[in-house]
Amino acid sequence: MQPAPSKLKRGRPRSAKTKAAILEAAFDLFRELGYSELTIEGVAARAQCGKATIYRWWPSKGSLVLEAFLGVDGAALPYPETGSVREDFRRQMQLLAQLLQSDQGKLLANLLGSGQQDPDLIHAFRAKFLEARRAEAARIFHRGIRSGELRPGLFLETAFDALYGPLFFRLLTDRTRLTPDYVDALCDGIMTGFTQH
Amino acid sequence: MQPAPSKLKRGRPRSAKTKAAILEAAFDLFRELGYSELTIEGVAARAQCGKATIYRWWPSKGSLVLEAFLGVDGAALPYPETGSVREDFRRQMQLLAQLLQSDQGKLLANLLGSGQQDPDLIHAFRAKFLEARRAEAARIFHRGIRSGELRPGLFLETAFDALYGPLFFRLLTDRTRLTPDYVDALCDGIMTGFTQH
Amino acid sequence: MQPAPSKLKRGRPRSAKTKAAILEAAFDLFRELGYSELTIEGVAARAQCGKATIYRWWPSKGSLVLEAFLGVDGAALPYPETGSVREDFRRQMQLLAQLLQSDQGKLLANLLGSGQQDPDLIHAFRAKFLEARRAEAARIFHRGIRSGELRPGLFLETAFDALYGPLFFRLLTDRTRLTPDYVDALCDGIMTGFTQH
Amino acid sequence: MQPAPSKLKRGRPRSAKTKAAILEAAFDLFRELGYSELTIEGVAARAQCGKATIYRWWPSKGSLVLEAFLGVDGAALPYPETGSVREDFRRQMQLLAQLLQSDQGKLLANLLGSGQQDPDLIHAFRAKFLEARRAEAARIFHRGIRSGELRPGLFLETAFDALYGPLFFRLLTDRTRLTPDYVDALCDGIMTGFTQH
DNA sequence: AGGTAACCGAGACGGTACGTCGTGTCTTTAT
DNA sequence: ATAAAGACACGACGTACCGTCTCGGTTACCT
Repeated sequence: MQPAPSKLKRGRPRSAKTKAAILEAAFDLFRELGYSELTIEGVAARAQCGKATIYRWWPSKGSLVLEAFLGVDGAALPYPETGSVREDFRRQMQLLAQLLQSDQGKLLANLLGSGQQDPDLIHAFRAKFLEARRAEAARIFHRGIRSGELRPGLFLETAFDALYGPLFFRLLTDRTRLTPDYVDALCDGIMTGFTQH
Repeated sequence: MQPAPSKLKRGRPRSAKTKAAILEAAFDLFRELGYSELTIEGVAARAQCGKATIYRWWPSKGSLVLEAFLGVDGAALPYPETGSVREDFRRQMQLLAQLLQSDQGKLLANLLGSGQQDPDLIHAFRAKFLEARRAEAARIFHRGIRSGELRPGLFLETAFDALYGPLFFRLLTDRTRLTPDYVDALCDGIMTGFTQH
Repeated sequence: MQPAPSKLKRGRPRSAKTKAAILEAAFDLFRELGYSELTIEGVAARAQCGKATIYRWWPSKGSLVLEAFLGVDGAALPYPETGSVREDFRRQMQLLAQLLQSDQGKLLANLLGSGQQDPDLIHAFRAKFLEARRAEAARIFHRGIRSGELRPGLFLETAFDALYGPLFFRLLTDRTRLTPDYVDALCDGIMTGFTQH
Repeated sequence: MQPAPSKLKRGRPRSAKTKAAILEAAFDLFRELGYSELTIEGVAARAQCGKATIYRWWPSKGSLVLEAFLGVDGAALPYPETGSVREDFRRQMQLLAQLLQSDQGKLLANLLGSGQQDPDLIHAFRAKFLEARRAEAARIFHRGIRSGELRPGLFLETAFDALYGPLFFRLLTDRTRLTPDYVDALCDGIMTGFTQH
């Protein structure tokens, strides 16, 4: 009772070496030129492969660049555990702000911006990058609610956006002013609220 | 006592009709095609003008589209005054969310995204669009602080970002889910804060 | 009493079915598209075979198409025998003109034209097609000389060209005007000569 | 009562320098590589112009190459006048045979061959090259008929083909054997006719 | 009134990249 | 060994825009 092989593999198999060369070339060119200046032609030239090979495996420039980017930088930022959830978030936001101010931040901004013209790209960005961050944050939120440090009525979704939204907003509008002081003030403000009580 | 003309104007003056035709064509094509699919060639064809005329007056595609966009949509959203600053913000955020979900929101997202490749564009966006919003909000914040409704130690800058950031973040990553409920939850969360007190 | 194999044949023998499928596909595509639009890729697809199989057995596109063409159309035009050599040639030229005006004529023109870029092809065309015609004609010429109908000093080579040359010239430059009247006038003119005597 | 200018010339006029550079590059590459190996890409590169400039002015590779070829080699072969029309033709055919055996003959064969795939090309070849030859020959034929040297019932069209056809036939099938002896024998045979009289 | 300077439309120009197609070769599994 | 399948590097295709550059022609100011 063996299951029939789900797919008959015929023909020459895909070259792993070529795939790697393409992704590396795409990543390098993205870093050097930015998304809009990167061309398939250029990637093919640097990877020493034919253009058709790229078009065969990636439907769009966006999907190629995203895969190249996440393949290298998909690693999560590790949430620290200090005992205080408030402090955990503060530290996490500082780490994130640091990332966003680095060259990788510029790439992220580029990617997110380019996604506005490319539904595939923004969808992939959400699925592969943001969902991972959201899941990490959700664990901490739950811990904070269980420990009584956070309000029980808190909506995870809005809370996540309240933390990440301002950072990405700055990333896109004023990248240079994502300072540690700003991040501290932001966390404080959001945790405490704006109103008197 | 007329002021002397600051600059000697010789030659044929710029054609106001042509300028208007170009801006209108740019706006229409931006709406129809999005930023990246819009071409100078296309604008010139629709405006029935030469390409050189466009290049003479606008240094880049971004500056042209931004001028076309703000010339039509630069109008501010009027902050309501209900007595309660908290309520004022809630209503204002709802108005903004409504705007961002409309076609104009898509254009704004497009513009903000394109700015990631074009420093001129993002700078102009900040100066001409965001600063106006920031100034509007600042007035309300000050009113709330004076009235005692808001905490006196609040940083205007971070407070503004805490409100606008999540909305723009959503705009760029998940435009369809900018619902009124979401906005209410967001305002509540930010005004009250996340921690127990 | 099997004859001993003249050569040790190891491995899978060449598939006759595949060979036939390739030649048929080549002939059909040649007829449908002409020589230059015919591609090895297309032949392989229609014959349901791998491209390498074609490259293995035919050195060039020309050799493949010629084999496909002559395999189907190699049959000779039968010279009639009316008693008058002059009449024999007239009828023969009419038959040839009829052939050249048909679809096969187009293929011949195509083949002859393509040969200008492909020495192998033109050589094969001469050897497999023209030589057969030349031999047929030579028999009639000899008969005409023996019977006294033709001049004895006649050069076979030039005589053949004088008859076939104009027809092929027309084929290549003005295929539609290869009418029976033209052929009659041509034969008359050549047989009689242009000068007064 | 001046006639209105037939066409209003607007926009930048066509660059004569570029046109010349393209035709020269095309001619050189045609000579170096032959018709089928010549590419528009290559012509553009050698002429230091954009591909679009070529496509703007020539509808096909064939029309470009023909113009390049005839622009250089369109010059007629001067029919000599010896008093004897028969001798005139003999000399003319010798000149033509000489031309066809040269490099230019190869180009002509190439052009005529390529025309079998390209109706535009063959049409242009007929109109620009053959018609000129036909007109030249017609003058001599008429002279010969008037002088009584040629038969009065002679059809110009078939007579022309009877002379040129064999030469072009040889050109395409056996270029190397277009010897002076062959040409003499051909002229003799055609002038005298094949039959006894 | 005439000169002159900047404007304007049209559109040709040298380029770059697009996405597709076909080349001839190579690598796999299957016969 | 031969075959089908199909991936591969390569190169040309014909198109679309880029930003620049002539052209002929049009205002409006300044002698």
